[in-house]
Amino acid sequence: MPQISKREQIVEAATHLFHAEGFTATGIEKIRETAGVSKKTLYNHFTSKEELILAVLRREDENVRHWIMKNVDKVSQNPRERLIGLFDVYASWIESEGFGGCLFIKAASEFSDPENKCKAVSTEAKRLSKQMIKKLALEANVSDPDALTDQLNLLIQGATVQAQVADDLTSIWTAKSIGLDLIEKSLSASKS
Amino acid sequence: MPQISKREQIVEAATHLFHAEGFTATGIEKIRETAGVSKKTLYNHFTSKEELILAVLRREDENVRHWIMKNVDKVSQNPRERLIGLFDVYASWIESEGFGGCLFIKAASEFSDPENKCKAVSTEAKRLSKQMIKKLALEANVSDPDALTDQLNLLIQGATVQAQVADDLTSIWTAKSIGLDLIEKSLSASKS
DNA sequence: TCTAATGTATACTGATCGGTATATTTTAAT
DNA sequence: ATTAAAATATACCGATCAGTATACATTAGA
Repeated sequence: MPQISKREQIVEAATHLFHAEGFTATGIEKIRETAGVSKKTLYNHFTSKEELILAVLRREDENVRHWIMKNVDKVSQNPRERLIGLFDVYASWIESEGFGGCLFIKAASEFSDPENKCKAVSTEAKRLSKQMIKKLALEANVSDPDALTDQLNLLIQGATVQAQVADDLTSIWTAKSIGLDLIEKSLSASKS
Repeated sequence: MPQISKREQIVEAATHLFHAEGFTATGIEKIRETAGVSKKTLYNHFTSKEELILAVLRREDENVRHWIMKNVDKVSQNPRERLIGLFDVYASWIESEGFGGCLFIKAASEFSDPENKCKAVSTEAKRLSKQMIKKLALEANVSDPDALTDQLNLLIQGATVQAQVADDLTSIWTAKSIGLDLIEKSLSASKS
């Protein structure tokens, strides 16, 4: 048994290529070559290119959320500080060397048909990452968790797309600044 | 002289197809067919597919900014109301029937190489639309136009990507609500 | 009316696309 | 050691890719 399974090699290679060159523009042959795997092996693990894309997106979803929460855990055990710390975690993602943007924004951009499965998985990934924010908001016992979640999520998505499209890596700090105010307001209102 | 130039027909057809199916996935032949034009005519006007994409993005940039400002003009002549009205104009865009998302986010997603011209044009388009916000902020005589511009732009970009990826058309109202507070704060601070 | 530009239709290029087929070799559990 | 699964390399499929070439038709200004 190899330390890294063939399947994992393929998904890993595909993830990098999709990030760098796009989903449609990246050919199966290039993925195969990068993964160091034969074409038959690739098609043993994935019945089609779409299935591979879906596997990449699902793994990315889990990886990203796991990475975010792992780093939130590092920040603090205090619920209020964890909620605020979310912005710092996203900042360290955006400012990280290999930052290539959000793969779900990219997928939803390339596959905008609402019936498309890749689009659907990307939309679902965004729903789950928002759910993650809500969990932190609830634990912080804020006055209106749903409204605050909408707000913080909006700020984070805005900062992400700014980094990705406008080459602006500072928006996340603008987002944090606004977020701080909103969190403070929501917390002070819950003390009554 | 035809009412609509051949060139315009091509750009128009390409815009719709790029929106619906992506840049790479849309073939020249399909654009040619949709535009109702011969292949030679297409290559008389554009030396390559990339040139056509650039023409589409540049026209989209001008069209979108023109459309936004035209509608801001309709809202009011009062600088404060115009700044606030910006959110309503974006809301009517996002909520419009044929809303297909932001073409620059899509282009930057598909062409993420920083050296890519399509990516560069998309980044520039985002810079110009932000500049549009700054102009409105300056005319409203806010206390810190640069900071407020960063904030309002972040909110609008966040709402756009939420609509596009998360199928959430309500984020723009969350954005407006936050924006209202920020505008009020910035205006009251400038009265001193 | 002549001319030159611009259009059309169609066929073609070599390359690449996603996916399949075949035949051979490696791997790992019985 | 045997066997079956899973890997490899390679050739192939029809379709489509971006872009070019050729030959003919339309158009509009001098």
